Amino acid sequence: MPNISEVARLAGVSTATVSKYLNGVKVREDNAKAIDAAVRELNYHPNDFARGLRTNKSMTVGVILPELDNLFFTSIISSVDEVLDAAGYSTLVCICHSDVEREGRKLDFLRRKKIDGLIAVPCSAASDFVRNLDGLPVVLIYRMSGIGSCCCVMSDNVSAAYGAAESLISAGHKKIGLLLGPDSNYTPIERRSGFLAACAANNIELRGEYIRSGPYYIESGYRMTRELLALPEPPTAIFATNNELTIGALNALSESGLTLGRDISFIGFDCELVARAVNPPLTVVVQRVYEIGRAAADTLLSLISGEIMQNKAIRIPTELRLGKSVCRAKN
Amino acid sequence: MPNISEVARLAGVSTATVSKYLNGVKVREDNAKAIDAAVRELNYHPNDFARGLRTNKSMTVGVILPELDNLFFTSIISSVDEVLDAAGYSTLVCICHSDVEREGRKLDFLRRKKIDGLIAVPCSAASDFVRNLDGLPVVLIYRMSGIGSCCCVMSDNVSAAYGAAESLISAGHKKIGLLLGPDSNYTPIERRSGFLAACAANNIELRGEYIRSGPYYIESGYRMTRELLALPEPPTAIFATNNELTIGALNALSESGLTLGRDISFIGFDCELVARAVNPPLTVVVQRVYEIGRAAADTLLSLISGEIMQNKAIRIPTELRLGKSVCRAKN
DNA sequence: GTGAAAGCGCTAACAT
DNA sequence: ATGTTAGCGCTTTCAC
Repeated sequence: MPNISEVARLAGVSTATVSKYLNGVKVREDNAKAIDAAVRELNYHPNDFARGLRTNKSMTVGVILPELDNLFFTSIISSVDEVLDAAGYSTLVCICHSDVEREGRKLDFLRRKKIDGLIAVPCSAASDFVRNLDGLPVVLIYRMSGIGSCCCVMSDNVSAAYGAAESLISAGHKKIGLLLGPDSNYTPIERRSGFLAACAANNIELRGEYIRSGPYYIESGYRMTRELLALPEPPTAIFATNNELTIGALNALSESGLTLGRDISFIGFDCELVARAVNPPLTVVVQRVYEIGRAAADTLLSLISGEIMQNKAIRIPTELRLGKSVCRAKN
Repeated sequence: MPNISEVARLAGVSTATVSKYLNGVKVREDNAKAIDAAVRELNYHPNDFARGLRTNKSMTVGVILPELDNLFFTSIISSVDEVLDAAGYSTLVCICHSDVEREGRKLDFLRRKKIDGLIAVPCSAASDFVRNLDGLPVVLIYRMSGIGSCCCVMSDNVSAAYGAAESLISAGHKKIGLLLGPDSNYTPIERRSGFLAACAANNIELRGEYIRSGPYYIESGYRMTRELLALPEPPTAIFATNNELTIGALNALSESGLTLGRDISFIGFDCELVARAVNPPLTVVVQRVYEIGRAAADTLLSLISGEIMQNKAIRIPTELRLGKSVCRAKN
């Protein structure tokens, strides 16, 4: 690999001139031409190690994600990369497999790589996560419990759940089952509260047994749905508030022999492909995943460029995509 | 950020000793202790720029993928990262949005980052891709058309399609529709040939109109399926050979009012979640995505460590996951 | 086992 | 506008 001196020699100028030219400083026309030619001839690429060692900048942004088996997370990468690439930054993606210890190691790794900023969906308590960051511009997505001074981007969970609940209520449903993620997470809390707010606004008092929480697994959605269906007075509609829970619920509903949109109403969450593939197509709450990623990237760029935007929480609205899985309540 | 000299000073040794100790060379017990203490006290992390500048190694492996909106690709990252992380390597993921020019830029980027190896699902013609690599250890996944001297890992597409076809044939189907990806790609060619081999082995002569190719889009699967169903003598079974085509086919089949596994038989590809979510559950060919990733990572590690394994093409078998979408042919 | 010192390739301060 | 040069933090001879 050629270095800057060889380019300089071939072009008949000093390394300083080459460096400046390559970094956008004006040089004499003939020198510019000579440098261009030399670069091409030698197939020269600046050494990022040397440059980074000198500048302590990397033009690189880190992304830490808990998993990759989920279109929610992967869409974030896609859109974040889109925005950052356009701004000249490259993206360094790390997956921590929902393991706090590995998350820490990945963060170390990224810091050693001198990332200029970080976008993360933390799997550790967000407050712990932020504590280890001293000064690094960061935007958090999705899980904001207990964060003081950090920019976050997330779906507007409250109104997402409110809207879904209201559409069921306006179809006459009063006995609605709610499938939530783990109680310990922030998102389920928000979705529950939006749901309950819609019920309260319509004077519907929900039995506690209709509201179920469990881990974000298909099996858990399956189990909770079976439990709901086995109640003496089962709900006439079910709202699953997450991707896996939706799939699990569908499994249980298929088994039950009930026909969606006729015998029972159902609203899912995310699962766009599944929603389109099943019969009848599902009504689902869809998160604007690409917008979330773009907003996170834009915010990070502002942060990197020195803007101060403390504690800014950006909410991205969701969309209620209508399928045919909701029908009027029978009674 | 503290540097190695500060650690050395605090520990009362030279920078050379610190460096050696941190890189696994034996030092005196008391020095080791002192260095450990100093590292902890200063919260020292080696500067990867300086280290890389010196060693010209990065302990980093690049991954280039065309997209991220597909569990096939994301599972690759997951499993590759798993293996490499265990070997002390970190993974640098790039997405090129199926854009050849961007693919080239990402490759440049990775080379400047001095990656020690590369795993890629190239979206350019693989032969062009490999040409720009001079010497960098590389493992290609998935698209191997026209590659001479490069390790590849991919599903055993021929027997995957053969098996699916045979299971339809043994259920009595003779009129089978086949949905393929674009003719220009390598994978559809393999899947077609496996399918046709099974037909030939069972003396089934298939009309050309039953075999359709189109881009990897849901809409294309939808359209091709509608075309099949509109034939004067429509097929009694359909085999979709890719994720998107499967979803599209399901859309069209739902619309048609035909019940899967009763009025028409269907086998899909990948789509594990969808397969479980629809009613009846789908019979699908499932790629062992994690094994593909692991095999690629293992192969790359061998390559990096200097083993020569020219032109090695690793085939990972697929699995036919039985659902209830296949029934005996009526006639 | 240890330390002194050179040098990886680049940028930026300074002099011209 | 251009060139000279110091030095970023590390590893690695080489001498002890």
